Amino acid sequence: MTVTIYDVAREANVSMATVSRVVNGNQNVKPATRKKVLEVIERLEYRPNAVARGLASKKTTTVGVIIPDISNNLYAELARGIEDIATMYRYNIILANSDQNEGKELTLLDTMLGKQVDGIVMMTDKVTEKIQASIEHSPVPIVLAGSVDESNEIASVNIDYFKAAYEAVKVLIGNGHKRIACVLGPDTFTVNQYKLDAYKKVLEDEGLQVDEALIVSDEGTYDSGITAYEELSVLEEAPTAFFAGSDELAIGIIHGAQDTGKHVPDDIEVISFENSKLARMVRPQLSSVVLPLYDIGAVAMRLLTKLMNKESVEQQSVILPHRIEMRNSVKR
Amino acid sequence: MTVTIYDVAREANVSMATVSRVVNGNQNVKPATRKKVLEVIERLEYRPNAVARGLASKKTTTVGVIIPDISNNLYAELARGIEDIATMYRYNIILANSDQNEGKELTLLDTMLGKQVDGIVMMTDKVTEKIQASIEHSPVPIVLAGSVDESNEIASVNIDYFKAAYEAVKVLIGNGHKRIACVLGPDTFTVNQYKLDAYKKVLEDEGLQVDEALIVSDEGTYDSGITAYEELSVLEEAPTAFFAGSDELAIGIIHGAQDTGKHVPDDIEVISFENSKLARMVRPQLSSVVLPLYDIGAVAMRLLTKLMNKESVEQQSVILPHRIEMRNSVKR
DNA sequence: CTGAAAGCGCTAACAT
DNA sequence: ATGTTAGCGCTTTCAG
Repeated sequence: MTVTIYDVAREANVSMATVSRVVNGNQNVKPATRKKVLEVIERLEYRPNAVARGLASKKTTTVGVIIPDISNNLYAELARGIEDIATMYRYNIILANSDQNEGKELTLLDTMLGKQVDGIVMMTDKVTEKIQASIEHSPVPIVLAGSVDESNEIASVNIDYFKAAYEAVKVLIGNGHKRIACVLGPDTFTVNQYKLDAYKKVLEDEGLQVDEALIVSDEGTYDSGITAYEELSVLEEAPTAFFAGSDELAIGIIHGAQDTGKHVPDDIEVISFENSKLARMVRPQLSSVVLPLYDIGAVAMRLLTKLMNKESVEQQSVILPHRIEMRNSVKR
Repeated sequence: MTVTIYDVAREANVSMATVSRVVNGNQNVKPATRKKVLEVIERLEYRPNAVARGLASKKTTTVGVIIPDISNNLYAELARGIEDIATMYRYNIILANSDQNEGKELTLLDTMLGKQVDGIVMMTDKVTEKIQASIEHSPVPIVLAGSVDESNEIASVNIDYFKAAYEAVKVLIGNGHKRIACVLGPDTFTVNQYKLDAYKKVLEDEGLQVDEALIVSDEGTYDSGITAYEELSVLEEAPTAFFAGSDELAIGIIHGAQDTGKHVPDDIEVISFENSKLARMVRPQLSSVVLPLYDIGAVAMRLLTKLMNKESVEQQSVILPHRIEMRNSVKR
């Protein structure tokens, strides 16, 4: 029923090998025969079977992408970067959500390897030992995108989270704040650990007291931002500035403040970490560390293509530059 | 190097057929042999090659998903619904972005069919003739998610956009507004056409004048929402209420108003169409038609599984229920 | 309950 | 420049 390479060969009076050659752009084909074959292909609407091709060549031109949750804007942005570069290099993508669950991650790795992907880009908020072991065991290259591998054994693409957070908090300190809150997402995420470390470090470096009461680590959602503000604002010595781990958190904090009549940035200042599309969609607009998600995804995928081609790469773990976009949630 | 079914067979002293049977859960295997085989599989870390399996069985247990842009929250939500149900039925997903470009959509369909996907879920803002033809030509089932097929020939899952929009505008009319603006995304999107038609229809039905000057169709972004407000607000008879085609648009309109000192909903009222996570992340929070994106994706995928199993389906084009979530951008 | 054997549709030597 | 042939790793009759 479906037309195969044999059908084309027969109709064009050539061998299947020749058809294969023209399909694969092999130059060793006389222009005339090529033309003839191409015509038959068109006429028969022949479409090469990628599965058969994959079995024979041991390459599927598809890569796996494992991310926590595609409906989360942050990961979606990353996925888009991955996909664009994948497309550019003619790879397709098998996308799966892990919900940040180690068991699922492990299963997904296995499933994808079973599907013979040529490589994998993975995004995980915590590289556990098992994950690390699985990755190192993998028959195909795997690169981490926006995910910190503390062992530094796995190829990865990130920014310098510690430095970025350090700078962000320093902006607040520079504006004269002494009581700065640190509101982050789950402390199980390695990145949040880095942000927290940086927060503590600047405070120390600048001679400020670290007050654990000003540190909140929760879900990282909009609502938890509001809640964090509410809890922090009733402290005896309430914070006058907030370092938020994400834009949603920052917006929650701002709305929490505004809902009780406070003014941002006059009464309190907020600096965020992400700079998603949302950063401009609040009043005041967010000052935020720019997390180049798209680029991280794109560079990760690019790195993967090199690894899949067995090209030598100078740098297994690449660190992209970052900057802070100043808007109006912080005075200038 | 990689361990195959033969290796397992040899080590377990059975034929490959038997190994195949245990791997596929075929009951015709003596428990003892099954156990033996399983042990060898474990010991050798045998992982079935899905590509070979796909070639032999003509089933890949993977489905294609074509969406305009995964980094757009709306489509991402849909994709998540698709993926969850796909996972539930043990399918993997090949995800690709079309950027709403007909050429890419056509190419993607072809690529995915070449990869022998068992089915496809597609999201497109306009089902062109070529797309329709391609879909009807497809050797595997294809279902549209949140995409209107005006020919009604293709399986699809949607809500009743016309009715939903009609009701939304009616809320505004019910609040006494005579000058209601209609701000939509690209008029090339079929859905937007429906919203516009509904808008005009209610106005007529309620004896109100349709003023083309109050109708804006643009990119559908946050910025275009602001721009739309700015342009509309300087009209001689400026609108007192806005029907926005999306949450971003609605937020843009609200901020446009607030930036010039207007108060929502006292000075102007806004009703939106989407009810994304953003709807609660503005002040005032958005009243909005709830577009059940996740469900649309999930139901579309579920429908696809039935089609792939050649089960009979009562309804090729399913319409999900909708409702309006009332919050504070509209008075009550 | 188990094995033998014939493909699935294509790539990749190897010939010619 | 083109054809022949042997797999790729597995599913699936068909026997027994």
